[in-house]
Amino acid sequence: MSHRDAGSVQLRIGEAAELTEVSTRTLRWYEEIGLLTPAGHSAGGARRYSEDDLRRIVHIRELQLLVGIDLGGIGDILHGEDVLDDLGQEYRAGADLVRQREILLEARSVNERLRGVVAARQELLTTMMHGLDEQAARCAELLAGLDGGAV
Amino acid sequence: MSHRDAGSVQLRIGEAAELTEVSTRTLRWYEEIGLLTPAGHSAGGARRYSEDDLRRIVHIRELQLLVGIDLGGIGDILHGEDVLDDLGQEYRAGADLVRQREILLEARSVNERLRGVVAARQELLTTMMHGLDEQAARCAELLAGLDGGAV
DNA sequence: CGGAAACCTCACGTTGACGTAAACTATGCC
DNA sequence: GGCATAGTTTACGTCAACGTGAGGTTTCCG
Repeated sequence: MSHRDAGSVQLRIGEAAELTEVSTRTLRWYEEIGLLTPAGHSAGGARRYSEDDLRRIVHIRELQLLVGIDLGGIGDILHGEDVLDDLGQEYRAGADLVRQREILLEARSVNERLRGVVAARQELLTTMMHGLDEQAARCAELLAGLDGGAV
Repeated sequence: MSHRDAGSVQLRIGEAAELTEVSTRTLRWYEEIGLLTPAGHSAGGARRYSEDDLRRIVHIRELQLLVGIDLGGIGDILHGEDVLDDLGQEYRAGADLVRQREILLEARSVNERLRGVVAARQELLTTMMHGLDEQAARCAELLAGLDGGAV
């Protein structure tokens, strides 16, 4: 009983929502489309979120808002990551090796696709930043001309 | 007659759409919300797009898909850039200096805001890429274990 | 100088990602 | 054990950013 935060923090949906700065509706929506299943439930059926869940929520938001992937694509990515994590766990348990290899290859291809997307984003952001630098320079130049040159 | 591509290419909306890989509906939509007014019109009223227009379309798409700004925010940014370009043109014509300064300051603030957004995106993409690197490393390690260690 | 292909303007439909209201139930503290 | 607070499902509403006809005009090529 050490590989998963089994008996650790069990947050209610409102707490999880506040900590991750999303709405409760959004958390239920993520669950509805299969992105995030809360770690557990109370006796009465209320959702209970773990710290892992919180990290996953933040991760989802990053992919969505920063990388600009839609929730469907995020589902694919998370699935690849889940597979990788599970393999890490099952590794010592020596499951079907052929299957393990198969899954690892798929996870690697998902990883490579995502790296490609992120790399492209980085590149374009860099060129865009250069453009902004030039614009700022022109702006400063014109301002200096107004202040100094024509008093 | 040298500062603007006045008599240059005059593309029809379908051509502009194909070259920039957006739909004609999207181009009309950008016009409707004030993001992009085509350089001219035919006698019968059909839109004619210039090369500058094409560049602007690509720019809009970059801001939208890569930086993740909504079309309203893109309007603000483009306005700032337009103002800066216009000032560059009118600079020698010596317009109202006070007004020029006012406009320049606003353009600079828009520029700074955008730089902040882009910088934040860059930073988070970098950390995300690090995570992907680690994941890829783990993946490669496990694969090596499968291939080499257990034959 | 036809006529097909591309364009025009409405105007309603769609999709993703939630917001919001209703009607009911569970939780947790005094 | 009551009761305010927070949770539950169900279902309709919303907003941006277009998609998709309908019905009519323009362009352009043979």
